[in-house]
Amino acid sequence: MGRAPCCEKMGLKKGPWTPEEDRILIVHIKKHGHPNWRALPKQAGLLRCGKSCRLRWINYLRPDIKRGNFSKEEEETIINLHDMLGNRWSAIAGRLPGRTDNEIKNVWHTHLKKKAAAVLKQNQKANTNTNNNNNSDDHKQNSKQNVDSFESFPVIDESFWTDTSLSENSSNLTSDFGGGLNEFAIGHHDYGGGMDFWYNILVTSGADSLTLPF
DNA sequence: AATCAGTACAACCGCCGCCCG
DNA sequence: TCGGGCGGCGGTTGTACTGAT
Repeated sequence: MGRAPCCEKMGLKKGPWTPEEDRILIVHIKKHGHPNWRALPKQAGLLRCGKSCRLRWINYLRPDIKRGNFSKEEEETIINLHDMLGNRWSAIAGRLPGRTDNEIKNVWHTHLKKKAAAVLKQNQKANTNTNNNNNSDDHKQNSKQNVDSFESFPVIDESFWTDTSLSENSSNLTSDFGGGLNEFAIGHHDYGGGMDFWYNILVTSGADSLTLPF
């Protein structure tokens, strides 16, 4: 028997999300968490499949998403990690707080791939010049050291966003939208550049305040 | 000003592995 | 032990944007 389609196509919307859909999803997850993605759209009143909701939340709506260009350090990290791990985007994303696997995948395919290829070519050229015992093991070893050096990164795992953390952590934390919206931080989490988005959600929702789940 | 090519990125698709009944 | 449901993942596509001609 064939596998059931990921969602019933009948009547379910596809394509770009509207601000209103975003707002509904955010409000619902803030209130109820996401114990069951498949059931979520129905409960929230969204004409989307669960996968679409999950992707939208993970890749765009989660408040810990870091927006904006990748720094040089981040790009180097991605190149090193890709060298070590291959196309394991989620594993790479786990080492880059605030970045999603989708975002990393995109940035890799758009320009880092070329960059890495250029570096590789350069290295190969250098290697043929110096010839000898260079071996890829040395290279791997160096890469591994680079990777190991990121072990201390604060990795935000999925448990951070569980229902419990959402409901408990959000209960007494309300972000202050006064003042500059371009930079804000709570504890050690830096949300630079992301507040315009949350401000828009607040405005379009018509609410007086928006409590963020962190 | 119009057109085209390249780039960026959001979103979808289908497969895979884990978990639970 | 097995099969189905589900979430997660990587590959791919579609489209908006931007710069060059």
